[in-house]
Amino acid sequence: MERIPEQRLQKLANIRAMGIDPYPHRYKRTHTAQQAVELLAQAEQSGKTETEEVTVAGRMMANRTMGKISFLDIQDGSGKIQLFISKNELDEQSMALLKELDIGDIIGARGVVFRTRSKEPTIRAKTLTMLSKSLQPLPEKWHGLSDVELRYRQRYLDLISNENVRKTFRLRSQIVSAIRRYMDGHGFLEVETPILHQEGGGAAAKPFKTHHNTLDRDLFLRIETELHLKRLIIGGFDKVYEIGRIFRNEGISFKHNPEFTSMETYEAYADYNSVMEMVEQMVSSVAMEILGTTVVQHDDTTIDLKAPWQRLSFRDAITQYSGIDFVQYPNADMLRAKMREKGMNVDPKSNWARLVDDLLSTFVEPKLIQPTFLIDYPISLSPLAKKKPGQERVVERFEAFAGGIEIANAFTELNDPLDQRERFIQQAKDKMADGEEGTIDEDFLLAMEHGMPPTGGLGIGIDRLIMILTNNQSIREVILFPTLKNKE
RNA sequence: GGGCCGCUAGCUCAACUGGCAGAGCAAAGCACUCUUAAUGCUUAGGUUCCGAGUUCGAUUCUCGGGCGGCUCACCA
Repeated sequence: MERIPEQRLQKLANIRAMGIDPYPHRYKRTHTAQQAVELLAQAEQSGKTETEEVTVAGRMMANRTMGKISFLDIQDGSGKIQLFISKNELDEQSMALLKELDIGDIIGARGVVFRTRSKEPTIRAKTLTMLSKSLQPLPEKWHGLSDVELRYRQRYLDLISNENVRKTFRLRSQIVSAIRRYMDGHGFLEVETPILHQEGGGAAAKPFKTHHNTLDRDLFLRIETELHLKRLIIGGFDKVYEIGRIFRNEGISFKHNPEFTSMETYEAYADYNSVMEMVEQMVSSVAMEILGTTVVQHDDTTIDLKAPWQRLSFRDAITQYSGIDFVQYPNADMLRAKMREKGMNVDPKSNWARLVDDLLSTFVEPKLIQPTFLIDYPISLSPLAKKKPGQERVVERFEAFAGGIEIANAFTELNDPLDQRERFIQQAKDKMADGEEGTIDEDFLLAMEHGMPPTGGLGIGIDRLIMILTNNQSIREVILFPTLKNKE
């Protein structure tokens, strides 16, 4: 209670003393702020200067009082509208209430919509209604809230005071809806698979561990949706997708949050070429639908998401940007020596695959600003992808990059159960060499042994895609409540 | 975990080389009938993150701790 300013409590008591409930149960508004503005525009078209009476509601954001009149700004989900209050026109109770109002209070107002001398659409209020008394002051009105920690911890304040933040999250929602529409419109079935997994899962990331009390069994939060979606492909759903939360027990950075949203799609009888076309089509059509353009701002440059995107082989990209053709250095020691020669600080424990990945993330990824598909990856980086015909060490896989970050990963799915078993065994060895648990998902192998059609699969980092589409440089700017460090 | 930076009024920020801790917004009061970052006058608001040290004197310097941001490492 001590943190609540005395003056606000006093006003609350004053309002109650007037016989007014400061927290009424409901309020019938007839118009949002935006609708009220539109209503005025319609009235003006038919030669009127004001509308019939409307009722609006929102948070009071400003109070400009000059003698016998006041202008209040209220903000609702649609935007802002100004209230005009003349002491001659306001009823007695509203008049008394006005004295007890603070910026931040939620209020309702009834009156006609007209235009002030400065042409501002305005409600000429006859009555004011207290809808919720605010007991805490809002952030500074001009600079808003800029302390990054407070913005994330008290996101509601960020949303109240920063219009561009509201815009980002509104766009995020619209983009995800548009993606769903796109997938649904292309014959994909949206499904939900378990978040609680019995195994660590089919990706290399470390999982969060939890425990089921009744079963007395450890469970893991999923690090991918892949293995369950493939079971559905085996089960005969030819085109499936899932948009959902993934959890990875790893570091936090501008492009990593421990929980993030992925979309994975699987299409039977497709390969990575057709998946590539789907990705570029989907992203450019979603951008066009929601943003009205395929050209988005990125730092001080622009990115054009229009299909088709550039395709570049993984090997050529690394050779071109790093000057090292990893095929010439087929084992970890040779490659490490070459990388040291280039002045790179290389972890002596890294295996060959990790070294190659290091080359990718150091030299190539930051350069891929325009949307680009890197295609045909080394097999040792890709335990679930199918080999390219006639090649032992290359798989049919691509990753999509834009704005210097990876946004998608896809391959022609491995569907040979014996090959898959070999890859799992190798992967488990690698994990154990890193001191992690290496388990083999026998249940999944059993499913694949029943026959899985040739399939093209895809994973998209939805948060990262939103970053690109909304010109945000940090994943925390596109996640409403990002993971933060502990607070005492 | 390493490096860099930061922590001052509810919010946004000042305070020179160590010398009485300040402004704007928000709040309270007064004035004002067309403002929109309203305006003018007045008032209140502080454990300068915490603890030690140096000093006549510490927001400032030193050490330790806390919290946070960025970044590197980690991370398909």
